[in-house]
Amino acid sequence: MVLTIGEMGKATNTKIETIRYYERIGLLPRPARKTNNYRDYGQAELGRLSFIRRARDLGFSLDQVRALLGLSDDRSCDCAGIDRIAKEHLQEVDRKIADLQALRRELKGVIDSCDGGTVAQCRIIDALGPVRMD
Amino acid sequence: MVLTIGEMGKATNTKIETIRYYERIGLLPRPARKTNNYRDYGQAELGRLSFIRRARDLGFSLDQVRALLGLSDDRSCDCAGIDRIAKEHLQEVDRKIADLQALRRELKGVIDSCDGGTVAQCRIIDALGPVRMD
DNA sequence: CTTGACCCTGTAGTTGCTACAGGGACCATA
DNA sequence: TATGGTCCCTGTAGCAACTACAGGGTCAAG
Repeated sequence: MVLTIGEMGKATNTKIETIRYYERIGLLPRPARKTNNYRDYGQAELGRLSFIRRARDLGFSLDQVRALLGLSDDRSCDCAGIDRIAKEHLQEVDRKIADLQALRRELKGVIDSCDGGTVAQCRIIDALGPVRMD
Repeated sequence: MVLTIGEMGKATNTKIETIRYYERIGLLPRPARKTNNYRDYGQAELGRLSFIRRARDLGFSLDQVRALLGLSDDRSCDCAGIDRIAKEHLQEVDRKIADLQALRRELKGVIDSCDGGTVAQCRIIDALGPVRMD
């Protein structure tokens, strides 16, 4: 035995039911079974599950996660398609990084003004405010 | 009139139904109504909605968004509470930035190897792989 | 005065989990 | 060897966060 479903869950902070759900919808492969019918996972599945969970945590939908996993799974070297998908996701990733950095600045501001005991006007909403169209 | 619900939706890439949903659960205030009963929004609501949408896109739950908005709404200067919440979110934001930067590197790698036409092994999964516990 | 694009209030459906219910497997120990 | 605790199994039903649609009113343009 390498990994039980419970160990997978602990390692990736995922509920057992969620892992079975990912299997049902085809995001995780059906694992080998032990003689007692328990699921039997290896390091590859652990990596895949970790990727899914962290990508989900970053706000990607399951369909987007499927596409990202496809980049990894695809052995056909359909470079045009892969390139397009990767570039779309790269754009989105860059946007998210910028948003998070803006949010980070504002959180820092809140924390610093709290430390100083000042009644600073909180501008946290402005960090992720609407795009100005002058 | 300042903004209709449809204009709010376009400006923040949000479905009209979703805006009404946020109002129903109390994330957005009940806006003023015009004589014809149409919702009538101002810049403040637009900013708030933009914040909600972008925070959601970054993987924060509605409850977390509520807490972040609370940092902005709170005029009580309960600095201890605000400080704690802000610090928790700052930690999470930093983790997400790190994950996105790792994912970014791997996407760049995929794109570059596609450009070069090489059949590079795709390690995109490894970017968000499990935490090593040697 | 009608046609199309908006808005209104419902309610029901979808996605992505999450929580049981009901049952079997395994293992320590009394 | 029996009994308790902790795992695992397959369902199915519920919850969060939307999303779509039905049935209807508003309004500017032609």
